[in-house]
Amino acid sequence: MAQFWKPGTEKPRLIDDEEGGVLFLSASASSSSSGYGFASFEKQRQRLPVYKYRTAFLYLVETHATTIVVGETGSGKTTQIPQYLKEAGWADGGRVIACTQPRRLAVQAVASRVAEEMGVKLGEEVGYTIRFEDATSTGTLIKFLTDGVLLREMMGDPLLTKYSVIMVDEAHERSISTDILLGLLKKIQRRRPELRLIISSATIEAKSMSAFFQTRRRRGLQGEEPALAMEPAILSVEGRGFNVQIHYVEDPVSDYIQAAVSTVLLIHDKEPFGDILVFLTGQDDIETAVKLLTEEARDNRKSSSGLIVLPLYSGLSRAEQELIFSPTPRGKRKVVISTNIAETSLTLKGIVYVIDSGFSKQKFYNPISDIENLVVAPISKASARQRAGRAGRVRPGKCYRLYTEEYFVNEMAAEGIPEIQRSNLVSCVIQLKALGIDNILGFDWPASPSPESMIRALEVLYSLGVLDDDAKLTAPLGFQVAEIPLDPMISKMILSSDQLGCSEEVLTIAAVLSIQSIWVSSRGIQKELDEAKLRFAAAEGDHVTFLNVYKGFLQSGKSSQWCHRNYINYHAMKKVVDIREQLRRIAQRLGVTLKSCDNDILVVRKAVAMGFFANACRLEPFSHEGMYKTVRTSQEVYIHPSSVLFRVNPKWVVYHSIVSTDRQYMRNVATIEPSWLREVAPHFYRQDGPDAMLH
DNA sequence: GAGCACTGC
Repeated sequence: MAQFWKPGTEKPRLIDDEEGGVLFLSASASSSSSGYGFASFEKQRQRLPVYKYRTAFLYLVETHATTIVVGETGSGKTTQIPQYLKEAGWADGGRVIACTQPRRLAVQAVASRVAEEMGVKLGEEVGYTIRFEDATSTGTLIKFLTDGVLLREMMGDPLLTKYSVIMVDEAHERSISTDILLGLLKKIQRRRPELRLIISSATIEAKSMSAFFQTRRRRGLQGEEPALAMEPAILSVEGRGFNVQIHYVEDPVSDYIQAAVSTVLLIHDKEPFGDILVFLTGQDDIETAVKLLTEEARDNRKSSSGLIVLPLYSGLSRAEQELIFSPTPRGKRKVVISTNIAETSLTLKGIVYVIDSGFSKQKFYNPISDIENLVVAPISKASARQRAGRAGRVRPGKCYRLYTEEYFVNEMAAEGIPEIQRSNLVSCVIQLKALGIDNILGFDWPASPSPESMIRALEVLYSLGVLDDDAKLTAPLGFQVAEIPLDPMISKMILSSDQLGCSEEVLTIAAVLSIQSIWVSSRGIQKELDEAKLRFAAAEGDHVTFLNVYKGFLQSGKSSQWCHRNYINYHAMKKVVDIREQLRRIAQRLGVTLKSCDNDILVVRKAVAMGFFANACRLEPFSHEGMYKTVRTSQEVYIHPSSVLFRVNPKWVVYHSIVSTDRQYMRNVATIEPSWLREVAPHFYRQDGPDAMLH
């Protein structure tokens, strides 16, 4: 068994860092161990950088309410820390150690790795929970879960009493769920002094995180836990990456796609073998770069022979993604041209060179227009470092930044803007309300969203009938909407379908709206796809069209050939069936009667309107271009060309979402009657208000 | 007649 500090024995020595509070373990305190049982795993575990901080870490956790661990990729913190905690007894007496991740895939991967290292069956001592999948048992000691799942668990157990330690991993990514979780955990700590928090982050943002967690309970509880430090401890663990040499351009580049292509060819010409990873912003940029490189390979065989050029973005089919992960043949060089997906979600093997455009697509929310925009924006220093680090996984690498050093040093922001400050907050606010946080504006956030965004969210939830005049959840509707793990507008639509007698149809629509697209996505088959769509198209809009597709899919016996013939994505349809089944169970639990309206499409349209009336739009009179204006904020919007209502341009519609490019396009559009708006949302669409245009 | 960074419950 490895040596570690036990409460009541002499403390390990700790050195205070001049930077202010960063603690390092002195070399003498590190130890080796004989190990037993799974010897090869034990040896591997001891070689991880985090291992020599084991004793210090356990000491800090024992003596501090919150411990912040700063560690780069490859430090081993995610897989080792939960095991150290278990070995030190934090899972004794029926308590559980929790470790959260922002992504489902990471949860599963880390859980199975830890189970393997411990020599136990996944789902028993080591388990995991993600949405729609619970692989835990009563004997689970270490539990991995997404931060969203932990938030859901708080609805049933607000103090998370079964956990002794909660580790929030990848906190630097600052997803909405992580930020809400951090705010709530800080509150829980006040009520549960024995709870330990571990905040794990890849960047030195630890300082502000530390400031966030140290204002706790100045007086009062000292008597109970005299030894517990109020100020968070910070532990830095080095990564195991190799050195990455950074190159900057001397002068700013005007065209980063062209610059990236030239750099690829330069590396291929001058540098030894090793794969190249290029970070661009989106599908368009990536396809352009792939085309340029492929043309170069054709025209100038000498400079680009041996290059395998591959695009990488989330919309790729399975087969295309498998190409990315196949090993590079001897004598060849792989060039992967990617979005941000390769920055956090996917790790590629064999990358030695990284080309960083300095840009990514980022979401921004405008509470005035109530529209989320996806725009190309400069990345942060933290992102730039993360991207560069991708070059040092197998051997020392190089990173070529397509911006100047002066720009990096003086102009690039240290950190990105937290997602919560760039998003529509409807889902976030209802979740806090369901957890009993009544004063949303006064909530202690790690980063506060703008009051305008919060007010906009409260307004929409009020109009949906989810919140009452005191901004409290209504019963039963508000609590029911909060219970369904979907966007509140979709949840409201499902619950409204009960009284309208069309829940079977609306559950199908909800499931389809929850996935990206049911159509096959590939350029160059547009005409065929459009023709196929016409076979299912309904005059009432996309939602009813989805019903026709779903009905056809079931009638075909869920046939993949049928999907293929009709340009429908078979995997997407399987997912629709799966999600629909999950939603059906939840709806039934909430007392929704399962009923089909058969062919009475009017009630289905009404249910859609009852969820999405806030997204109502009217066709501009005399507009020849199909210009609509949103009823609430008078924004100029258009029906997306992928909609079955494109060019049909009915006078009144509601949309599910908006995509912004050169114009704002409504995706998934349904026709409505204007009289329904005042009927379903009388407060929202008052006759005398700014919405008098309803006449 | 045009196009969707990435997650998650």
